[in-house]
Amino acid sequence: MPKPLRADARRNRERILDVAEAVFDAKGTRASTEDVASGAGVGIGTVFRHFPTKTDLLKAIIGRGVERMAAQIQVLVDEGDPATAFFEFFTRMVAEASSKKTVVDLLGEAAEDLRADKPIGVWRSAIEALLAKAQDAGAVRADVQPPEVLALLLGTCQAAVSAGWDERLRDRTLAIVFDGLRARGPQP
Amino acid sequence: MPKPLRADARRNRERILDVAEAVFDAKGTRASTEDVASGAGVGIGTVFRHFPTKTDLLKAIIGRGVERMAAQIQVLVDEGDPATAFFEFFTRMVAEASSKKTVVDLLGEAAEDLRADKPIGVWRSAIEALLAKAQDAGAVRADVQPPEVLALLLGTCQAAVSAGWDERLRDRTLAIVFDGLRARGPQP
Amino acid sequence: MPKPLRADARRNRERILDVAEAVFDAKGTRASTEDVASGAGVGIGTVFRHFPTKTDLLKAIIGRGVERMAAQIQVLVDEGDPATAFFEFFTRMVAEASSKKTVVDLLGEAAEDLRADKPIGVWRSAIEALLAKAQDAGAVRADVQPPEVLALLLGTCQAAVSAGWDERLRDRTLAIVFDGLRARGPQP
Amino acid sequence: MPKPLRADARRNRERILDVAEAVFDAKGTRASTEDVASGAGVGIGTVFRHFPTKTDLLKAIIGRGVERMAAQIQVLVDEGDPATAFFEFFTRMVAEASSKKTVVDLLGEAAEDLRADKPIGVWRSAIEALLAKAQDAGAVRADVQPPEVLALLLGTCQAAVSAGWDERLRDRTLAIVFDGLRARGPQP
DNA sequence: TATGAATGAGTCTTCATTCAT
DNA sequence: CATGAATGAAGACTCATTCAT
Repeated sequence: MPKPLRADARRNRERILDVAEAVFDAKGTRASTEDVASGAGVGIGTVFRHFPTKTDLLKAIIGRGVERMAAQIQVLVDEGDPATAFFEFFTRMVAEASSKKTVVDLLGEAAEDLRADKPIGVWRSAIEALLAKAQDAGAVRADVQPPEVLALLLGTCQAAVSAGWDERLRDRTLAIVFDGLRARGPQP
Repeated sequence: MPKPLRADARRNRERILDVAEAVFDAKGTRASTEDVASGAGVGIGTVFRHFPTKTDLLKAIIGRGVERMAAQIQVLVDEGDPATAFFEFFTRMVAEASSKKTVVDLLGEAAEDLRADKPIGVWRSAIEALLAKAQDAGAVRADVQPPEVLALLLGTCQAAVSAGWDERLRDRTLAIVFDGLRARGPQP
Repeated sequence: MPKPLRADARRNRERILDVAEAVFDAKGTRASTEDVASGAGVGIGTVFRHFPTKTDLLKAIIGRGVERMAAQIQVLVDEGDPATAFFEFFTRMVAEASSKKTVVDLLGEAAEDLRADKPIGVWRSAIEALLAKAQDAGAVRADVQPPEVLALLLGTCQAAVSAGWDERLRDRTLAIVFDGLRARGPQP
Repeated sequence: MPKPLRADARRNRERILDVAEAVFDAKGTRASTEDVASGAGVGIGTVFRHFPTKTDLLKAIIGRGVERMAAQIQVLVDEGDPATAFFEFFTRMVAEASSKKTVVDLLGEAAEDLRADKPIGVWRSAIEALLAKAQDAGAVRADVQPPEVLALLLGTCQAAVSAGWDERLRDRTLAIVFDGLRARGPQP
């Protein structure tokens, strides 16, 4: 088990992570590690002590985001109204993404190793659960499968990031996707 | 008006553009200009003579793609079946994008100046025309507006690039989006 | 006079020295001080408390080796067979060196200050004694002087380290050197 | 075949090589590439254009030395007096090495890849030829084999470098080694 | 005293861009 | 016009050393 960090070190680690997330979301992952360091008010050596590689730093950021989101998802899975939880999750996800270039950047990267643990992969089972519930409740048509849901989620998140959507546009776009997903009578 | 280039110069320009497109699509925009030059069999100086900046080169690539696509769109606008042309265009677009990292990369970039002339902007009017026709034909519901169509287009293109879709997944995903867009009887 | 260390401190000092010697012999003096610290199971601060400078650490290692060897030499001087003690010493020295990159590294260093107290200097008198005895016994010819003996010793040690000699090669090489040193009838 | 460099580039390449050799011989291979660049009056980028890696630069230096020496060896092999050519070569080698830390450094390095093409390996056949001739001429005893000759050569070179021999000491040391190598009547 | 987190100068390396040939 | 050598500003990463805990 990783030995617990000293209090000051953990504080620094968090600060670095916070700043790094902000910096990368704002400038993209090409932002320099020095930017992160100075933004966090620490020497560059400190950043590299905590994250021996820029990739490690990125992974840590992703990891945090994943966990943050995973917690929310779990609540929705456990307590949400089956008919709406899925859509709420989807919406929240896209809203979250709107301000994060990191997401798009990471997906465009050559950094295959980063993609190894695709965040979405981690959520897969939770998302599948949400989807199943929604389908059972008749809120999503039955023939929709997880892969296309993930694809749509990814696509809308990325679009949200790169287009800098305003809220109204986001809602109208999601409305269309949601209509497509919703169960329906026979197509005319 | 730009002075007409000597024949060999124009040939060079085209070759550079071809190679650059291939290189950037394959390796992302971080690929070096030298890679492009050597791939094109010219000196790096030649690349910079034609495109004084890497950004200029990127812009030119985008521009070519835009024009290429615009021509196809126009054909669809002029001759296509109103009810299907719009969907065909959308599908073709996403299929095209699948192999191009350039697209995602450019959208993840800090290069705001590159975004200035968003390719999609150029197509806007053509797309609007396709959309309007489809709506007139009752193939797309009337309350859908161009911005969300562009958003969906962008999103699915990006997702296609970064997820490396296979054809089946692409079709299933688009099917959902198209269903969302399609005109329909009153929602229950 | 240096104040006597606390028992635990002295233990630490020894452990650090042991580990440092092993580490530097294995990886060369470029190995990091942190490597030494973690290998010794102490914090890096502890290493620097005992040896304020990496150079100090290196000096201490050399010093220990010198003393270790000096003791052996003294035994040979006092009790060895005059005719063979010298050769035995020489052989043992080279055998010892075989596994130690530290030796070669230190000699290649820019660290002039390290060279100040050349270990060999410390042994000089003992070596001179061994040599003199061997010469008196007629086992080494009379016109050989200490400096060239030291030079040969250094050279064979270094070669042994960098070439990774096997035992047979070492013996054959030393045989030649020893023949060169041995007393002989008039040269033809 | 590597396309011939432009005149100015070749000049630069040579200058860089000269300076690098001087710098590394003086300060050891730990000297920075920037030192080399500024010493050569070029930008650091120029050094890396010619030698994409510090290791490449080192290899090139070694290579030059090897060739330089190889030429001399060949002359000795072809035209030298069999009885003395071998000893002359040995002496010259050691004299050459005296001022070069690079040699010792490279041998003490962790840079296994550098060792791959050990210069001495390249000379092996020439040295074997010299040795064989000397043995045929009765100047070196018959049971001496190439490996120990190379070992002695390496050792004396390294010792010469790190000890900063004066000429007298070098000669006395070599005299002993040569005596050891020389053919002789039966040992008393 | 021991610890290990923080520091930051220094190293190698890449690449867009300029300019002499 | 074409060429490719030169440039130097970054950027990622290392490590001896200091200092707060």
